[in-house]
Amino acid sequence: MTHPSQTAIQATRPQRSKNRKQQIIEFALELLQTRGFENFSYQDLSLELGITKASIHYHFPKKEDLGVALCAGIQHWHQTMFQEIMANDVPAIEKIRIYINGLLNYAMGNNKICPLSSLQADVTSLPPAMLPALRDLDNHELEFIANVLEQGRNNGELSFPGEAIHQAAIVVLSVKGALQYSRIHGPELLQPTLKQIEQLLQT
Amino acid sequence: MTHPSQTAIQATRPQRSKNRKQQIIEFALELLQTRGFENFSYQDLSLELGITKASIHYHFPKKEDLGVALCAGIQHWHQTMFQEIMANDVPAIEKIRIYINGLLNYAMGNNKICPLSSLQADVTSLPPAMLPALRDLDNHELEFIANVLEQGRNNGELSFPGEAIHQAAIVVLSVKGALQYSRIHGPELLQPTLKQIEQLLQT
DNA sequence: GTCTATACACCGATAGAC
DNA sequence: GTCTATCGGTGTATAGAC
Repeated sequence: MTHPSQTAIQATRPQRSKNRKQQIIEFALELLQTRGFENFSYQDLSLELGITKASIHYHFPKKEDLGVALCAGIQHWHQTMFQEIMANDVPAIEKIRIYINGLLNYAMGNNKICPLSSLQADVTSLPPAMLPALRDLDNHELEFIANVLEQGRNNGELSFPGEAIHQAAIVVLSVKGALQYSRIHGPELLQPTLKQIEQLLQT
Repeated sequence: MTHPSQTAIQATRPQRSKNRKQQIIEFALELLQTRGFENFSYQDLSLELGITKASIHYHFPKKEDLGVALCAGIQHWHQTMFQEIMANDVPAIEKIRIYINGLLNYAMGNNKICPLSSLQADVTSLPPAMLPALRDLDNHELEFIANVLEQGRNNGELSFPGEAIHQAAIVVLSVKGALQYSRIHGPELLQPTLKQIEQLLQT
């Protein structure tokens, strides 16, 4: 006699080990945003997740392997955010707001900044294997925002001087900079500065 | 019989040890800008300067002491730059250009960024004794630029919406962000983005 | 997949001679 | 002021048992 119910229970039981890799990535992403890639260790991860350093080395033999996986995790976040922006048929300024809020939500917990800002700051110490992924992430983000701005200006919804890619750089860099700034100086300047960025697109 | 000439020679001889402290600060500032405070060591300094780690500990017993001295060095740079700006009776947009060029010159050597951006990125790992100095430096810089912008708008030389302090945040954070970005992606986007920032002040 | 145990390099920091 | 020598702690990484 077989016991199909057991099989079902097995299948729906929380499979802790199967998602270990993802658990590691998620907590490492948080540490990347709060402390930077060179300032967290396998020990930090092992203490949080309740397994030993050696176990983490099983999933990511070298820290550079973890670093590349973190870049892939950031890419996944980007994809989700960009798809959400393109899915909604809203004015261009609203698309920019969704982008800004997506960034804010991703760094909402205390003392977090944009993961790409964090990687950029440490770039001279990073394992070289991470650099191509980092470059691609930066490029894609900037070009996506530039496209939104350019289409908005063509629609007559937005107004700004110069080329869209340079205006996109100002938007992206200002938002991330304001996030990093608010970690030290508190949130007072954050919201009004973000509003100011929006205003510059409508003058 | 005395030997006054010897005394004179002694006084004009290059006093290597007397300036050691300053030598350390200057090279440490470079390492701060290229690698970040937590990613350079007393060993890095000792190899460059040709003295041992212990000797550096004589000048700066703890690394936090060196960190505080680095903040003072940054303040000195700020003072010089801000005085140069105020000394010249030039249009407000020209004062902004002097600020931007001052920042660029200070980070001209390869792979350097603004030292304050570097400290901000590492803020959760820094010795707490450095934080007040870091906050003051950030505040003073932002308020100085806000003053330049506000006076320029009152003069009719500049035109921008909203409050000067929020526009100043966009200017300062964009410039530093563009500097950090160009370290990874090359200089192509740097100059046109800086021009774009200037254009936004004259619309 | 997770563990214990360990290797080796580097870190900040101190003691004491010169 | 600079040195040699050393300490305790932590970093990444690996070997091998279970």
